[in-house]
Amino acid sequence: MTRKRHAKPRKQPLQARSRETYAAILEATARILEAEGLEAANTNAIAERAGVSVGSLYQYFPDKAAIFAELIIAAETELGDMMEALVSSTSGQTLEERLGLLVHAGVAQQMARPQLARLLDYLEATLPADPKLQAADERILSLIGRLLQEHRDMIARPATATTALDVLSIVKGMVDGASFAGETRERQLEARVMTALLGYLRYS
Amino acid sequence: MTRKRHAKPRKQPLQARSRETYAAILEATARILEAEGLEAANTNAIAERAGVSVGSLYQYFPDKAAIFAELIIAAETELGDMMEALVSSTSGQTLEERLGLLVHAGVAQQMARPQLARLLDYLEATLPADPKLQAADERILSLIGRLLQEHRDMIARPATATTALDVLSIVKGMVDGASFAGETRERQLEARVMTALLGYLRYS
DNA sequence: TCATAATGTGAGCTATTACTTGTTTTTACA
DNA sequence: TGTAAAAACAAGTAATAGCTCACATTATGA
Repeated sequence: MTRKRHAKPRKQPLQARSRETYAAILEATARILEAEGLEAANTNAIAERAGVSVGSLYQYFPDKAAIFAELIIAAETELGDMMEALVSSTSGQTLEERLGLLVHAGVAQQMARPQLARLLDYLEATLPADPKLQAADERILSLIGRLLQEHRDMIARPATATTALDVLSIVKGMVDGASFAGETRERQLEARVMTALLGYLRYS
Repeated sequence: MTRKRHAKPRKQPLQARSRETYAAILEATARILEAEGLEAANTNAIAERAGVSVGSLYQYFPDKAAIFAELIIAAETELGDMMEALVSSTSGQTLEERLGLLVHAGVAQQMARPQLARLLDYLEATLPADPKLQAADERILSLIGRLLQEHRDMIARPATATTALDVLSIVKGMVDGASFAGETRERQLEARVMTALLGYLRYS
């Protein structure tokens, strides 16, 4: 709760041992967040769950917010990597096929740990601005933008950043809503998301 | 942070003076939430901003979560009232016209205080289950469901609870995304939301 | 083998939190 | 005007938070 702006860069994990500690802290945080919520995710609890001491935690993260930020960056990097691979390897296919693959990847990731996904989304909006975080975010938007651009003759919307953001927002919104309501049938949800996206993009 | 489950019903505000205190506490909480975020919204700060003492705060709310819950209920009741009036008074009009009115009301409410709207959405998902809160929620969904039902021959989707939830999720998602990105042109946003909704509902 | 660097520890400090309680002030109304 | 109920007050309490620091342990490599 203390509002310090120290942002000291901490140690980088060099040896295998410390890399494990680092990863354990991130995973412990994710587990607490998804199982017990934001309030339960305090640094003492995180350290305990990770099986390390608080001191170790603060050797790799300048403050609690940095742990959250790193979690978001990791999730977005993972999604971004998958999306980039998909977009790059399917340039001959139709918009519908390619969008289907992206939606499949996105829905799967968000539904794998829905509580966590919702919380990270919320945290992203409240965390102090972090250039790395913003970059990971923009990468995803620009991949969607690239797809729209490549199929711009098939859609009734301009292939702009706004349209890309709308696409992402629709996916996130629908998955959030569905998981909150207890929906678990991923394929059906994917199909509905596809309907919404294609309906938005194709018809004016 | 203390996890008590007392849920004592507190005093009801009877006199004009206490009704003002009650309202001041709610408004102070909303202002702090939207300007400084969830962490800053502690009971001492809320009381101070409201110009009352902490003791007074706890005369009307059993705990901090109850203040948040009341804020959500108030917002959803307001939206529900507007929606109900619109749905009831436009039974002769087209789906497009009626949906446009609902979207206008919903977008306006969420864009009036976007930070607050996002936070309340998040809080709703984490607060202890409250029947009143759930009722307010279901009322909005059932109004959307009623509209879908009345125009079921105009849409390609089943007029089910799932479809109603999808509609609500698309609106919330798009407005959240847009306001997070700094979008302020409400009419344009509304138009895009309408495109997405009609695209989703009309085309399979 | 030993010195140095890397990593890990956890008691404990300080600040802050949610909430209580004993008391005082204000209001309603007989 | 007097009095009982309603409302408001705010000092205080116990718990807990984030984070530091002096020290211990483990690894590296010459």
